[in-house]
Amino acid sequence: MRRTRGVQEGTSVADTDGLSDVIWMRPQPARRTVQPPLSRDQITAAALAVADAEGVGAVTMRRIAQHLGCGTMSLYRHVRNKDELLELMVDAAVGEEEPRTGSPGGWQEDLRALARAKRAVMLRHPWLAPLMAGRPVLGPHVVESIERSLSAVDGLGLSVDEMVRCFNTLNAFVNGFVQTELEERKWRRPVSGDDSDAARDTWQHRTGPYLEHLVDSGRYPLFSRMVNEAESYPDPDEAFEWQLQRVLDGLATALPE
Amino acid sequence: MRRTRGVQEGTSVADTDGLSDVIWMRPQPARRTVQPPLSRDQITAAALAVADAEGVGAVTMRRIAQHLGCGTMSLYRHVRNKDELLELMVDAAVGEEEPRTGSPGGWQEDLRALARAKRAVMLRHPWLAPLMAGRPVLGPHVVESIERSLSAVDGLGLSVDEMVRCFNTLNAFVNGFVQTELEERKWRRPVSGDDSDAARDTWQHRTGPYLEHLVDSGRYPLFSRMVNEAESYPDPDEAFEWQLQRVLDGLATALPE
DNA sequence: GTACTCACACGTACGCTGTACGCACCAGCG
DNA sequence: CGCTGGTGCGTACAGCGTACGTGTGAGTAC
Repeated sequence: MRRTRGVQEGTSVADTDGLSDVIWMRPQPARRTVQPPLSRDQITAAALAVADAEGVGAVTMRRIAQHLGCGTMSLYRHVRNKDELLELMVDAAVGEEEPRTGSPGGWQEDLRALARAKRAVMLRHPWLAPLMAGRPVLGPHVVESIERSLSAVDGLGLSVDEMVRCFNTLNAFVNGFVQTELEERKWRRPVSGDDSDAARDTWQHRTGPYLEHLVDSGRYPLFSRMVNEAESYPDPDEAFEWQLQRVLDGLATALPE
Repeated sequence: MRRTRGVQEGTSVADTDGLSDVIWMRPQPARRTVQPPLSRDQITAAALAVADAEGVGAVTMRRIAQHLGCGTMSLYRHVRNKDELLELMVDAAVGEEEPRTGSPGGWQEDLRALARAKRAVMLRHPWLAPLMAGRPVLGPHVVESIERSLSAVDGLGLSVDEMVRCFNTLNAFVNGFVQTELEERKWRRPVSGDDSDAARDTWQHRTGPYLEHLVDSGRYPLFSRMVNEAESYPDPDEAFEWQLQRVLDGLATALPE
């Protein structure tokens, strides 16, 4: 995947014996061949691939350029700065949502499907939720997603403000839920390399004594019960569905039908 | 506030004429006087102050050390790394919550008070929500907060798992809501310096044409209505209360009484 | 064919970050 | 007095985002 964009070294004009490189004491400037021109989409795709494979911490202008086989600064022809690239990543990821709406179940089933789709994408790209937090993104895919959500509660006689509130409620819940879910997952599995040896040491074992200390202090009885009885971790899907249903129930109290 | 920790320059042994500094061509090593010893709490407080005053982006080991009047690397005696410091900041901020629970309104009023307290803290420290996202923090104050939330739904005959689910639902909503609220606030006001000139240019004016383009495309009718009719922005407090009530209603469908 | 122009790729360099390492110093103790 | 362990902190380094300027190739006008 690397160096596929055809930047090869040396051999410019009149280099018949390969000595010119040595004489000039430094590598020739890379031959400027006809590059398959860079595009914003390519860059975004590369950033997405790097983030998925090595975590969002590995998303570096240099790393992405290397992934594309181009110079670091070439990226800046197509992207204002790194922050814009991150926004593009968010929008691209949101574009992967595959909601199955329009079912005969009415607005509840539609909102449920949208929530599930959102969660699925955020779980597939664990970096998405943190990136969205505190970054107002309004890319086309995000707008499309908003439009879908709004249309799920359209035609119920609600004002736009009310529709937006419903959307915001559900949205806030899904974002918050998945964030917590990802946090929990992070200290169950260690980082991303899943060495079962290093896995143990990362959190459960490191935090174990501290947790025991908190429990033994007796000042947090309910927290302690939570820690002790949550030994066999509950199914996150089930938890999501239950909590999602509560939110939908809550919306139902303010919606007709 | 700077240089108060008493590290003064020069004047070590036998420096009667002030020339030794010049002769040695570089500043004397700072006099090692009896320092009021650094503590984790001091460091955390300094980091909090810097984050509040200049944004989380200004939270730098060097910047904090400067704020404390100590050397950068001194911090590492008390803090494993920057990430641990951020965790300490989160825990300290959560410790500022001032919930008024135990009111006669039952679990609904208690949960409402907890949610309001949480939101208040996150609004007071705009960096808190982003920092919490994707970072499992289990400091004493956080545990205390969890304990409070759990105790609000204690004694209703719920299993621990059910209690945790209720807590998680509310928590997810509050976190998600405040994050969106902060994002919106971010592109209404520009950054933090509130120059009314620069303020206009930052988002509303920069994104204006783009928004118009989206609206004019006609592909997002509901989104367009949202943009157009939300001219006079709604009261976020009111929105929070309404949405919070929906979530509480939803929980009520699964809780007795 | 030649000369000019322009878009774009990219090398270099700078200021900043987190932090590993090791030295300098001080309190307490023999 | 000498030793020792804890701690402050200066130096150094790798890596970051990115401003700036330079060089190349394609396209166009003549």
